[in-house]
Amino acid sequence: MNPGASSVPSPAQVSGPARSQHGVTLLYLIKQVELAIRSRLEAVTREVGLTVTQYTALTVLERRPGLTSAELARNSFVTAQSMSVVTAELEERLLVEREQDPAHQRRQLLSVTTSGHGLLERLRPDVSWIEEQMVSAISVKDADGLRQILEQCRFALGGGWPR
Amino acid sequence: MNPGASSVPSPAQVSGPARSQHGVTLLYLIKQVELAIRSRLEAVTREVGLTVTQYTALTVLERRPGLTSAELARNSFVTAQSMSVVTAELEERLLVEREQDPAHQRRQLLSVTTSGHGLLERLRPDVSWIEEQMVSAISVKDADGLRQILEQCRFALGGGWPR
DNA sequence: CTTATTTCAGATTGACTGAGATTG
DNA sequence: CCAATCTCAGTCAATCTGAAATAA
Repeated sequence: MNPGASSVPSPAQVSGPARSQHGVTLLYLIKQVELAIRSRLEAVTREVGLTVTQYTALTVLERRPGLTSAELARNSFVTAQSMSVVTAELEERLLVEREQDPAHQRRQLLSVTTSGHGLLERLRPDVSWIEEQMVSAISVKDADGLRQILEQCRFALGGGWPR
Repeated sequence: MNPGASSVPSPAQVSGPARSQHGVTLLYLIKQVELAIRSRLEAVTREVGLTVTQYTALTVLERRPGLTSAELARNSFVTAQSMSVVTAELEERLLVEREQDPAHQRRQLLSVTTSGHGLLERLRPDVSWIEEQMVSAISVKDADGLRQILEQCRFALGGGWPR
C-alpha cells in the first residue's frame, strides 16, 4: 500500500501545473478499478487453480443453470468460440456438467456440479472481501447507487453486439 | 439489440425462480462495463492503428509529460517490462519522444510529440462520444458522483502493489 | 553491494476470425 | 437452403516472469 509520489495519481496529485487541460476520464477510471479488481481476484482464484474467466463463467452458471455455452457467451459479451474453450476446461475439471437438450441434439445444457458449488462456496468469503474492501470507503447508499448506475451504463453501452 | 431471453440479464430477468440466492455482484458489473467500453474503444483506436493499451499510455503521457517508462508502468499498475514494450512502439511511431534525464543517464523522460498530440485530438471526439453514450442514461449529478465513487474505490483497492 | 531503469526472450491468458460438421 | 450450435485451428493483444546490462 503506497500512496506515494509515483503511485496512482490522486486528485490532489494531478491538479496543479503538471495537469494539462485534460482530466482523468470516466472510461479511464473504470479501467483502473477493473484492473485493481482483476489483480485481487486473480490472486484468489489462482489458489484453487481457476482463472478469473473460468471463475466468472462458473458464477454465471450458478445463477442461471441450464444455459448452453453459446447462451453463456452472449450473456458475457464474448464469442461462442471463446466461451466454448472456457466451458470445456470447466467440464474437464468436473466443475460443470453437460446434458443433451432433449428437444435439440445440438444444444448442451450446462450446470454446476456439486464439486463446482463446493469450490464456489470455498471462494465466496475471499471474493466478498474484495468487494467489501472496495466499498469500504463509500456509504451503503452510495454502493447501491453505484450498482444502479453501472447497470444503466452497461445497458447504454450494450449496443455494438452481436459481433 | 436484443433484450430478450438469452441476452444480458436485466434485474427483472434474474429475479424470480431462475435466480439463486446470489445476485450480480459489483465486481461483475464493473467487469461488464469495462468490457463494453474496451470493445467500443478498440473500434475507435484501431482506425488509426493504435491498440487500446497504446492509446491509454499516450493519454497518460499527455496528462503527465516527463514520466519515465517505469513511472508510467507504476502509474498504470503493470510491470516496467510490459510498459517498455508499449512505449517503444509509441516511440517507433513517432507519437512520443524520449529525452535523457540530465541528472540520471539511465532514465529516459517521455513526452507526446506534435504528431502524437494531433492523433489524440483526432480521436478525442469519438472517445468522448463513448463516454457520452455511457452516461446518457444517468444525470450529470450522477456522473459526477460516479467519478468520485470510482476514485474512492480505486484508492481503497489500490494495495496489492508492487508485484 | 544494492537498487532502479531499461531491454530482450519466452510463456501465458483471454480474446478474436475463419472454417467445418451437425442439427432443426 | 438457412440459422444456430459446437469444435478445431490459427492469430493477436496484453500481460507476466526471468535474465542481463547499465547507472546512481
